[in-house]
Amino acid sequence: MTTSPSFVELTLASPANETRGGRALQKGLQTKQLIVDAALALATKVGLEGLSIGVLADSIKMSKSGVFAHFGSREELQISVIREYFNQFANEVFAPAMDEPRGLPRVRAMFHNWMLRVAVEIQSGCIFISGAVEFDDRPGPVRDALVSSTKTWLSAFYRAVVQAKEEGHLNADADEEQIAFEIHGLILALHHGARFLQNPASTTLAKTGFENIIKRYGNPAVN
Amino acid sequence: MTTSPSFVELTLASPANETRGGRALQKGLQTKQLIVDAALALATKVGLEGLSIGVLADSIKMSKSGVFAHFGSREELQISVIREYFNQFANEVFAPAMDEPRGLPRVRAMFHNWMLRVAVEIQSGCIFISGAVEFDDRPGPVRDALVSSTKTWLSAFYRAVVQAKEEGHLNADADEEQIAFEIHGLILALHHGARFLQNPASTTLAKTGFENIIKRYGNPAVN
DNA sequence: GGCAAAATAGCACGATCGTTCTATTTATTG
DNA sequence: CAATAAATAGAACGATCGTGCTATTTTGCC
Repeated sequence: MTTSPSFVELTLASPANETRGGRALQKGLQTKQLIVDAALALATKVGLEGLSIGVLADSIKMSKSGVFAHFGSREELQISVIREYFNQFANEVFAPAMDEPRGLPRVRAMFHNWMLRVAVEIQSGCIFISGAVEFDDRPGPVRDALVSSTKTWLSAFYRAVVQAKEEGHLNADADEEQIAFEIHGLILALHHGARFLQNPASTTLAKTGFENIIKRYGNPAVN
Repeated sequence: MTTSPSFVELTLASPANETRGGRALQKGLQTKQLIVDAALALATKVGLEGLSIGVLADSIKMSKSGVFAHFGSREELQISVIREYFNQFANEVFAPAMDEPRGLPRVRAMFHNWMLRVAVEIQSGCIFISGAVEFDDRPGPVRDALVSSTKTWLSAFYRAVVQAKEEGHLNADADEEQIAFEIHGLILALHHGARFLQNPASTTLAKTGFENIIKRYGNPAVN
């Protein structure tokens, strides 16, 4: 597991957006945000590869070239979508979990929020998961952005597991990398089961899988 | 877990190909097989959605319309590719495992072959996995073919787990559906880790994950 | 070897794609 | 309010897509 900068640090690591120096939002930046939001919504349905500038422009009643001008290339649009999703992920999965105490409670919260984000809030896939499959054989900046985002989050989760062991919530023989890998597998199986196979039992299966892992490695006195 | 016909029964359930009544192969059927092979190779790289008739035709030095005539539509080509992959999967993952004795040995063989198919034989993704992501939001006959193939295999694997419990290789409290779900998660995490993150430890992590599950549910006397 | 049928090629179609260029509208500033 | 810059629209480009139609070639059979 490679080390990487803090998850929160990266959260706003995109080129200065939103406000600049407290000055009011410029029109262009507002509509750019609006475009990215619509693009993300579209990408969760048709994938990053299926994302088309024409369809996107229609969906927000803009001209194709008007949309295009904000990014300069389709790749840059795709990367902007990845950044946006990353930020949402950080805000909705990572950040709330940081309010929980270090150790097992925080790991639990992360897993719980992760599940919600990936499958329960039905009708919107995870572009980290779909993107991983679309770009596992296509080198380039889009793949790089996806890999970097994914690794950042997986590292954050991994660190939470390490802390759980440090806090004595997991036994000394617990292999943190192994635990993170198995839990990631549960998330992927949930995504597959809920979205593709449409098996309503998937959520329960994933939760039970998580508890099984905790039971196996957990300190009974704490768990 | 829904019941479904035997995995082997379905293996050759496509419209009569190969030979007909022992007569020699017709030219058309040979080249059709050649096309499907090339299409599968292409689809494992660019996905079922990325599969283009023009590129496919070039890759085998045929005309676009010559290729097209064998299928009548792109969807039919995609479905043929799924059928071909299903057959290969049956021959290389399922069939060899059936030579192992019922119970845990067969489950082990299935998992082992599954791992090989999905990630170890590098440079060729699993179109069941990539297709699941591409088509989880696109209803239609291609999605149906993918779901049906996937469910058939997952059911076959599930049955092998049930048999392992029947044979006393797994404890009475073992939940077969839960076990199948968790092992499927390991395969998905392996695919993700090996192909997307390019983490060389993925194979070991998946194997260890499998052993962890067997240890938890396994009858120590047999395992 | 000639004949019917199957297989393949060639060409054109409408549609959509990302992108470029230029004109026009809107926003921001002095 | 005028001047300047930013934002957006419009039209057109070459490329590629799936598909249909019509010739031409190849195959299988008597």
